Amino acid sequence: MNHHDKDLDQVFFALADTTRRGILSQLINGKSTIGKISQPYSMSAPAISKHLRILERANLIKRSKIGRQHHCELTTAGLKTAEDWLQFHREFWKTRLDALDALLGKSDPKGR
Amino acid sequence: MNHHDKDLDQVFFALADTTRRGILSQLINGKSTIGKISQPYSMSAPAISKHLRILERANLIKRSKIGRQHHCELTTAGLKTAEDWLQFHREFWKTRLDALDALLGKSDPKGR
DNA sequence: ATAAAGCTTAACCAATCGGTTAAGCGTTGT
DNA sequence: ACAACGCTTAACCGATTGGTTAAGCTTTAT
Repeated sequence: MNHHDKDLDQVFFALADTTRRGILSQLINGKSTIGKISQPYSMSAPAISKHLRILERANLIKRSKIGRQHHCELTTAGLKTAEDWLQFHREFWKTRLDALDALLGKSDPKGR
Repeated sequence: MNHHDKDLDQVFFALADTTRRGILSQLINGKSTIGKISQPYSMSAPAISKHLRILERANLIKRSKIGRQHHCELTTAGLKTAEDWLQFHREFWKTRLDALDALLGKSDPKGR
């Protein structure tokens, strides 16, 4: 398993949880404190803290401290890793499906 | 947690494993028997069978039987689910980052 | 100086994961 | 008829997950 595989494992793993995806959705609106982030969830602070660590490990967010408040904001690296894998695969995949359609004589292979 | 969340959980979970991603990569070359699929892996047949069930549950592949051979092929639904989520989020995200760049007076907000 | 706020770390728990071996089941070859 | 093939299901195992509570640590407020 090479370096890239581990990155992909961590990113997809991080995204495979509703709470973590919810946190990312929140952060689209900009940097936020951890207190605010946890507000919608009926979950203890340590639980949120763990989710954030997983998102951080996957390079989906980064954290910073101002006074006693900890802040989180989005990072592009993680999402790019995931998107690259998906797009690469879906492109090849689609090509094959188009070829199959052509072979079967379908009328509009592009119009799927 | 709504229906869509469960779908996303299952797709991202399925993709968060090197073996399972490897299987998908193989299947880009077209439909294949399960025997052939397991060949590159030093893993028992039941282990592969489990991975395939997880990929199936996520609508990433579908299985069929011809005689005593079981075949697998790719499906578009699962990958589309994942890509839609990612693209939606990266779009919003990028917009915000561009806005931030503009605010900071960077020269080429599109050229990232 | 002390208390409270805002979070993290540590220790623990049940449930799930990724693998195993053993057994089963339909299909094919002899 | 029966053995081998191709794969799945069942039962089991240690490790990891997602949550908990209790304790700790730094910063702010009184």
